Amino acid sequence: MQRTRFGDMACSIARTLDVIGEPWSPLILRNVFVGINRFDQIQQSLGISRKVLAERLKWLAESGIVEQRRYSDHPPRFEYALTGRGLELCDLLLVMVRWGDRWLAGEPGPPVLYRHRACGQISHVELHCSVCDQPMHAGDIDVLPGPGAEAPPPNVDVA
Amino acid sequence: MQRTRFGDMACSIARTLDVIGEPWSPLILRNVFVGINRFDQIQQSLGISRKVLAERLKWLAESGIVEQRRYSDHPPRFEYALTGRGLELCDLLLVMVRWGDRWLAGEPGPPVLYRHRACGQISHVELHCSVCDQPMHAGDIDVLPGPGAEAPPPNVDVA
DNA sequence: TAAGATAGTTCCTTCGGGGAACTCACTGGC
DNA sequence: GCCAGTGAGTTCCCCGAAGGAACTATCTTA
Repeated sequence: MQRTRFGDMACSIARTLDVIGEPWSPLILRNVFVGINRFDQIQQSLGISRKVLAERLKWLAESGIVEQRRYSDHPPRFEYALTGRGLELCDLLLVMVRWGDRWLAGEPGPPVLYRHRACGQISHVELHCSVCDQPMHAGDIDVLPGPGAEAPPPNVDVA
Repeated sequence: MQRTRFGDMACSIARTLDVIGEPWSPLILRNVFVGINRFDQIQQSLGISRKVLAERLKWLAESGIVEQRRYSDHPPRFEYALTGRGLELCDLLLVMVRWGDRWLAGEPGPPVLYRHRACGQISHVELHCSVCDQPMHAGDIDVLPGPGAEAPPPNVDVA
């Protein structure tokens, strides 16, 4: 966890970073997404310190990204599952994958492929405008102040 | 900078995190994107430590995300500009904004609005499939091993 | 000549990550 | 009954990275 908290800034990037900006968090999210969702599985898969993993899972649970589910009672055993907003956050991972595939995969090509269930094809994500449906990229936009500009940090309900 | 480097993992998420996963990096990118692109401007705007800012800018330049441009010769003065891949990386910021606006903006609403130049409307990004053009989200995909799976880390040319 | 702007660098302190060992609760095998 | 094994963490120590303030260097303007 970085020393300076970002959650109080009037910036949705900073607030999002406050939730998953710490080292390891996006990789933990990725693992839960693909079904590696128990403590020891995640730990071994990533090679992360158990201490840091415990901290991150706690924070992701408090932030409403994952939830702990008990799959055995008598030896109490847990697994982690994505919430709705957690699954939406995985969209962010798809965009990271796209950029990494394009610029960092090099000669061997992408390590992982994604098949879109709707069409059955191997593909990747593209960004479109929610209004006109045309492609929309960072270079195609103007930035304007919104209603929440300079507002005090909202009290977000996690549930 | 986190202690464990992610760049060697066979995972485009980890590799992307290696470039902009450190605390502050996405916010620095955001500032350069909106035109806050000189050292002192960025430092004051973010309240970041000058030491950390210098380290991050150096790393982002080495990674080919930004480039240092001299805008005055006699007192040597520099500003930072996005490269092509840097601008593409800003697409990631748009998705972070979308998620943060949706889940963390609360009552005051989004702090910043984005106008799509092509249609002139305030909008946000949506993810579509590059093949069939239909919406594509994390819940709509299957994950398959790709050609670069388990490959040694590629030697990426930064230029 | 002094003040101001720009772009860093250096130094010190403190906090967070890494890693290994330890705990605790239960289970299944002999 | 006893012992090893599993799952899910917790505790401990060390070291490196973040914060923050002060310092440097160069040139311009008053």
